[in-house]
Order: sequence, then structure tokens, then C-alpha cells
Amino acid sequence: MKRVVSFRFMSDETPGPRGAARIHQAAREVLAGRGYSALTMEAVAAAAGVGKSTIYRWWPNKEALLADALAEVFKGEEIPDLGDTRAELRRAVDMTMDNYADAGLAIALPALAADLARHPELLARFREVFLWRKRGNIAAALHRGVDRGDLPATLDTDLIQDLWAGTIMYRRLMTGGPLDDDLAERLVQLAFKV
Amino acid sequence: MKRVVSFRFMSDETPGPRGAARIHQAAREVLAGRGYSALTMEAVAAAAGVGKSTIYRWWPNKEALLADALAEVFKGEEIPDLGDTRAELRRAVDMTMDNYADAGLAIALPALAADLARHPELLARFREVFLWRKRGNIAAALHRGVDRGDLPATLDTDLIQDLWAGTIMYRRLMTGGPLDDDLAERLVQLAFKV
DNA sequence: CGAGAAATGAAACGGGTCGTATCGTTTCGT
DNA sequence: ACGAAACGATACGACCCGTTTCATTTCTCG
Repeated sequence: MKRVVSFRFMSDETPGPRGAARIHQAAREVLAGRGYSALTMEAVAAAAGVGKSTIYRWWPNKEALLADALAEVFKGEEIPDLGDTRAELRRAVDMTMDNYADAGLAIALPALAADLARHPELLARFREVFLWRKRGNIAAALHRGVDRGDLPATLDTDLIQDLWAGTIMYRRLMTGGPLDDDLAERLVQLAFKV
Repeated sequence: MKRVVSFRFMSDETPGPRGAARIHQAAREVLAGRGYSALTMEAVAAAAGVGKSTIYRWWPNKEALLADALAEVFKGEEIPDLGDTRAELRRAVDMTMDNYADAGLAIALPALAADLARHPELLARFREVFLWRKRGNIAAALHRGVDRGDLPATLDTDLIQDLWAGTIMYRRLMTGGPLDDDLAERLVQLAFKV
């Protein structure tokens, strides 16, 4: 009896679970509607109209399920070469803002990262999906701007992305300040001045 | 029998609990050593050598206790007039970095903010202690810089503080990037350019 | 189509936490 | 020295986690 619980955290294969889509969506609904600490497996199972055992058959624990559910909606698209550095950077900032648009989901990210602190391999994958993948695309756009001569050659792509994502996350999580056009424009301008 | 459980969340009076200091410290120790999700009331009580009932006698729940325990070490000092704008800003950035120096405590802040989402009055006090109080002091330093002509009159003190704190928190919580001298210097320079 | 395999929903479990209540004891203020 | 307040221990019901069992439904493919 080799019923191995497949550990699919953020993998690409889509093998078993018949109700995977339903379960992912249920997790996001509970999260957005009742918060991270109310996200119980029983609540997710109930919302998905599914037995708890079905969830545990496909995900090893709550963190893995949530990471899968979030990865599905977290945008990490490539930024096309528009020939216009400013427009490309604006698109990058907008993409980041979109990722944090839903407060429930945004709050879950650091909470999840914190819970993952004792699962190093999961934390590494989490960062890959939620940070590095997206950052690579944005870095490409930034480099195009440098090549065009629009951005200073000394630009620190890591710093500018920390500034962008950090400010957006901080407003969402802590101050509750606005995530609007004005902020987006100012963040874009930052890249030209730093 | 009017044994009213005094609700002292972040107040200044220090009335009853004989073991308050011990309990606060125990909460911080458990938090730093085993993480937010391992911060149980029983663990805190055990670490403080105190009965659980004693904690519940003075704090209504875990969030309130933790908010008190964190407020005690969160720095929101005034920044003295040094006559040197750059030096004052550096001090402001260093203060913010200090507040996020301990990873365990830093991670607790957004987690706590998230848990407080359903306690609006607690959330308001949380923000007062952890955000506005400190921000007022930093804003004062920024305004001095503007008055000296060192900083542009158009400076957005809210934005610059979001940039500072956001970047620092983001590195601590998400990327794990360095919080060092180099970052501090770059953040300071930001104020002169934005 | 039909039979075997795989996935499923329901239910129950031990272990653990929360917040409350109730003890008998220790410490404080006066 | 005495009464009131704070204390520690302990037990409670309610809830949740993560696992297991089991009878039923749904797939798969010969």
C-alpha cells in the first residue's frame, strides 16, 4: 500500500484532486472574508463542500494549501517591450499593486511567510513564486530602461523593487494609506531619480 | 462584586499586575524564540512562571498582551535638533531599523495588525503606538530639513516614511535582504531627491 | 458496457489551545 | 495583625488540527 501523499506545493503538474479549483477558491474566499487566523481547514472544507480528508490527501498542511491557492492569483507576468521606459515601469508598479489589491490576500503573505519560517524548503519555494519570479520580469524592464539611457546605469534593481513592493505592502498592512494613481506615479518617478 | 477586568491596552498607568514586567518579557521571549503561531497563553504563563488566570486577569486576550509587550520595546523617540539634516535623517532611519532588528518581533507586527482587523478600537490604538507616534517625531525632523532649505519644500513626509518603513519591513519579512549601512544611506539620500 | 481502481464525504480520534471559572494560598496596604 | 487583592494551580467546554477508517461515488480502460 504505497499511497504516497503527493507533495505538490507550487509544482506545475496538476494530477489528482478533482475539486482542486473549488478548494483553492474556497481557501481564498475564507481568507478574504474572515482573515488569516479564521482560515481553518474545516472552514475551507465546508466552503468547498468537500471532506477534510480530501484536502489532506493532496496538501500536507494548511500552509501548502494556502501557498498554492495564492500562487494561482499572484501575478508575475512578463512586461512587454513597449519602447517607453516610463510606461513599462508604470505597468510594473501596477502589477505589484494588483497583487496587493485584496487586503485579505495581502495580509496572508507575510503571515504565511512567518508560518513558513520553520519549513525552510517551503519558504524557499514561496519566495521563488511570490518574489523572484516576478522580480525577474521587472528587472528586465528596468534593464531595458538603462539600455535606452532613460535610467541611470547605477540603478540598483533590487533596491528599487524593495522600495516599490515594500511601500505598497506597508500601506496595505500597516498604515492603511491609499494605493492610488498618485502613489503609482511617484513610485515610477523614483526609478528615474535614485 | 465589581471585579472589573481593567482593559489597559497600551495605557500609561501601571496598576495591578505584580508580574507585568515578567509577563511582557516572557511574551517577547516566546515570540522571538518560537514564532507568532507558537505564542500560546500557556507558553507565556509557563515562561513567566505565572498562572494563566493571572494573565487573563489583566489582559483580555492574546492580542492585547502582545501589543503591550511590543509597545514596550518599540522605539518612538524624539529626534533632537542636531543642526545637520543628513544626520537627523540618518538617526530616523536607524531608529526604524532598530525597531525591525529582531526578526521575531518584526514578524509579529503585521500578524498582529491582521489579527486586530476585527477589533477596530484595538487596531486604532495599535497604529497610534506603532505608527503615528513615531511618525510625528520623524516628520518634525523632516520639517526642520525643509526649513533649513536642505529638503525640497514639496517633500511628502508621509510618502518618505512609507518608503523607509516599508522597505525595511519588506526586507525583513519577505526577501530577507540586508538591513545594513548601505541601505540606511540610500534611504536617507532618497529624502533629498524625492 | 462493466469491473477494478482511485477518489471521495462523513465521522471519529488524540493532542492541543482558548478563554472562563473555581479553588485554596500568598502578598499587600494600612 | 487583619482584610482585601492578587496569586498559582487546576479543570472545564468549545474549538481546531492532522490523521485514520470506512462505505460510497466516480473514473478508467479493457
